Amino acid sequence: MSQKVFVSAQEVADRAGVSRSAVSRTFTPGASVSPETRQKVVEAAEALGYHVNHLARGLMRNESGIVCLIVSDMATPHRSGLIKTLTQELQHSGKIAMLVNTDLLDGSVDLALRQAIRYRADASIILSGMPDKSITQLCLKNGQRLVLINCDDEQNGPLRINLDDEEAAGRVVTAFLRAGCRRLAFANSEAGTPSLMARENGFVAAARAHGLEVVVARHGGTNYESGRILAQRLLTLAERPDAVFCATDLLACGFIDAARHQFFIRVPDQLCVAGFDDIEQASWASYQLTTFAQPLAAIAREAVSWLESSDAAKPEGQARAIRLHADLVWRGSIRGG
Amino acid sequence: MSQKVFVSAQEVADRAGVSRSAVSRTFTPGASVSPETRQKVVEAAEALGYHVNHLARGLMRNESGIVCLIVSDMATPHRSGLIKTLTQELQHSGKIAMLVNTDLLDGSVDLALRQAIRYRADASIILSGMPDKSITQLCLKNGQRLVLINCDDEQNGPLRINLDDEEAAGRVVTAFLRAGCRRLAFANSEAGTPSLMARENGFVAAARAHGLEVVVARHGGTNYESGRILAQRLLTLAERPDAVFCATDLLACGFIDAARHQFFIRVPDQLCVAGFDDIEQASWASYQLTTFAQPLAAIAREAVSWLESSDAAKPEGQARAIRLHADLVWRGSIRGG
DNA sequence: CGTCATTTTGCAAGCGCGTGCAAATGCCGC
DNA sequence: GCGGCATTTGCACGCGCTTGCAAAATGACG
Repeated sequence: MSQKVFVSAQEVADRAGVSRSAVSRTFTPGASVSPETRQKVVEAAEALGYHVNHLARGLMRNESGIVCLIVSDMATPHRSGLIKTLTQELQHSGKIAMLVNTDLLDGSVDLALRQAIRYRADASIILSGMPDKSITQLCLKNGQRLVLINCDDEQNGPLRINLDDEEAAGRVVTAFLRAGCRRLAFANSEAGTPSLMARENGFVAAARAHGLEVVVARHGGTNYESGRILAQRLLTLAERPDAVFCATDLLACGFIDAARHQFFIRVPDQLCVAGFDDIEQASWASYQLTTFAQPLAAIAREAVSWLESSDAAKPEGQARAIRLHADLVWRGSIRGG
Repeated sequence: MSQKVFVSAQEVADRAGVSRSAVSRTFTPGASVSPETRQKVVEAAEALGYHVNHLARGLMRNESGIVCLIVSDMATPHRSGLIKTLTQELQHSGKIAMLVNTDLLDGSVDLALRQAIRYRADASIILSGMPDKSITQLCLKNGQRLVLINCDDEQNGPLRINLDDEEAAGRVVTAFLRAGCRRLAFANSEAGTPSLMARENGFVAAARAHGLEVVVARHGGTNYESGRILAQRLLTLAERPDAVFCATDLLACGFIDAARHQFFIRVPDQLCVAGFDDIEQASWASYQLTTFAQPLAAIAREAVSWLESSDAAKPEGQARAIRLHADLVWRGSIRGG
């Protein structure tokens, strides 16, 4: 490493003929600096190519401006969309996103949170997986904010953002019944995360309220391939379902493709399908999937604004749980509508 | 902010009955510490919940361990796949990824690079957009490594990773000819990035070498919707193409969907299609797209290993340009094969 | 037991920055 | 011109860490 790469505030001060504090104050919003001093400093900084060292600033302020995004399956359409929206929102409020991938091994969420602590991230946002309770406690004890998106847990402290999954599931039942469907099925992954289970349970309960039993099938991860396999399982049943609610759009795409290309079943004529997430592919001509839109923008806004607010005061115990509404996007995979 | 949240090395030292240096050395690989001292320190650190402050460490070492990923359209299948692979590879070598989104406004790549400098990132990896030359110079002057992926530029200093786009385009021509196609078309976005243009130019040149002219159409961004529009333009031509090479899988998906659902053209019977990237959707039953696989793993490995190597010695002028091979993945969108 | 080479340890300086405090400056009315 | 006040400036300390250097501890050997 070369040693004299970065320009320090001292050098700027020397060039501008002021003290180093003046330089520091110039780049600190709300600090007391006369206009002429500021001008001199800004000019010198520009000339020298000076950039405030956020590492050092973070050290002093005890506030790094870093927010850690902890996520698995980040190449998935829904996840990447959420990441995108979050980073935008974070940048918008002057923070920066650190990305930690937890696909590698299990228990790596914990490892990731440790990493976040090392870099003194102001907060961690967990998009997936359920962190161990002990670890979240460690985070909170270290002054980190914690946001859990779609991975509800009863623990206290972090902000939890979830959707009204059960209610959405109820609307699907209504839509299916209106389309004249009677043999309902639910296609789920084996992941068993709270939001997926909420959709399943909500669907089963709502159907039962109308006197219908639901065939539930679960398989593998939340991806396209699982959707295909679930279709093979459900569409070969003696009593073939005429409507299926897939826990996820990705599952739905796989399901539809298998139904169409393997069993030559027409959607929605012979089979109604609903999904969840409203990923981009749901709108593609080959799928035209009726699904629920994840309110990405709202999620990001809630998360970031909570971080901003709790920056000022830190009401330790005042944990919040936010429940957002998922809009139903009508396309062509359910008759009627 | 509460003031006493983090455990410092001093506290660990006190508890372990050693000096602060001993603590520091314990967590510095390769430092001289006796086994028993190390043990005492580790125990005390564990008990107190101590984590090395990477901000402070970065300040001293002049090396933060942060690598900045600068990317637009990050929710796109190909981009998100690359991000995923890169973060994994970075974590694997003890570094951490910082994510900067450049979708917001133009010239925001420059803004992003400034952000990277502020956090004293050891390096920046640019996945999209062409940074201004002055800004890349600023980065290099500030001791940052720079990696440009698929956005070749003649500038010196950074590592440039690209694919053999022209050669790949040549193979498409061969495949199309073997399938008996004669009226070739190329569907491109208006983005005009070097890699897209290389595919276009390579395709046109290779066709010409076989005595064929190519109809080239360009529209909008590199996405599904543009693919549909390009299909509407190319498939209504008097001399309708019987083979089209789409610069990107996303374009190809849109193209195929329009061809199939709007013009009732069968792929590959009446129209051969090739794409580029091998995004997950290319393998879906509705597309079965023959395409070129981006060697994501190789790209990530090259980038990260270069960062590691140039960590040690910094041969300023020794810029490297790497050209990787894109494997052709045969599926069903070209006859024969 | 003394001498010297080797390892381990502590001291202290310094990385680049923010900020409390006191000194300096400017301004106003008398 | 001068006291009183508000604003600006500089000094110096500390944030948590690494590391060169010298002192202390350890071990080997005659």
